Amino acid sequence: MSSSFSQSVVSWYDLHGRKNLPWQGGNPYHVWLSEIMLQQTQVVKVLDYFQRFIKSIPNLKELAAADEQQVMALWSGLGYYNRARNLHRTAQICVEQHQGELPADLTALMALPGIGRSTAAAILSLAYEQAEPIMDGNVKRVFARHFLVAGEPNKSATLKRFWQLAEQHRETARPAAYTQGLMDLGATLCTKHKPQCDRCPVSNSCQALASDVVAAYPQKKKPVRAREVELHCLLFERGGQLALLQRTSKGIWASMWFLPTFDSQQALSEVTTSARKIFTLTHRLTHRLLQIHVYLANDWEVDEPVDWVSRQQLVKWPHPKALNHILEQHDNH
DNA sequence: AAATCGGGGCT
DNA sequence: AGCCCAGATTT
Repeated sequence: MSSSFSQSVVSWYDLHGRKNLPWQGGNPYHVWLSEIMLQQTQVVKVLDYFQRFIKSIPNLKELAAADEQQVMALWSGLGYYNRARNLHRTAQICVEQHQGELPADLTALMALPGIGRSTAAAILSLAYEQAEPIMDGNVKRVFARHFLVAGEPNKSATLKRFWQLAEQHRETARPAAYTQGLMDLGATLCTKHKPQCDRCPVSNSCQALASDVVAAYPQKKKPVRAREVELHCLLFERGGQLALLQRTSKGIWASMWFLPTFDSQQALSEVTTSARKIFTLTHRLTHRLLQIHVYLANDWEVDEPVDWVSRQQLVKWPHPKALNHILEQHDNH
């Protein structure tokens, strides 16, 4: 039984929702890939990456068989690189355990790496028309206002309340239209700034609007101080080619190619005697403020596998944006 | 329950 | 300079 809230959202979606996003159409592979790319990443940013990805790797079985480096390269610049590794692993698990398909089951989906409850529900509702509720930033904002949910959105108590409300307002008749409509509502009308309540299909039952406190919901999360980290990087070129090392599978820039990096200048001095600092640049990540000290050297005692890469080849070596920034800075010197 | 994982676009 | 974004995972 669907609620009147959900039915109003569906009716609004039919008139005003987004229907031309490239991952719409119910293809489970497309839905899944887009959901992973869209985790903490804006739609406009994802559009190009999505098109490039499905053009290069058009289905789940080809993804399972693809080279991890190719997958990582297609992800270069999107951030949160563990998403790409998990995507690849999940494709392989689906081939081994689920007949090459994404399972149409909440528990089975959530058991796959990189798929939590919300992404699993998005796949189930958008691709398989199952009435599973999602819970992303848009939905949290709509719910916080409409149902007057206080507390910081990502606190466990607040999250629990959001999910409870979501379960109470499932849409059984048209799950895909409801899921998409709820997100579209948050993205186009129930926006953070200047929400257009006069056009909202559920404004008559919105508790925040009734109390004229829409702007105060959802509650702001307290800002977290980014910790400062110093990195000492070696810019080592030989015959027009740059030395790159692959980073570990954990931590910042997981599995990406980057300059040889050391925790201290002393550690750097143990592999080269000629290192000379040429500049320092700051690079901001969400929870880190990186001070990247860049050095040039004539000698280098290498004890790890190095790839020598020309500037033209660099696009094929999955690397974070920070590497581009360093090279631009170097060119300007 | 809190910390950890990027990067960009907006104000 | 914050703030936020179609969150998941680890500690």
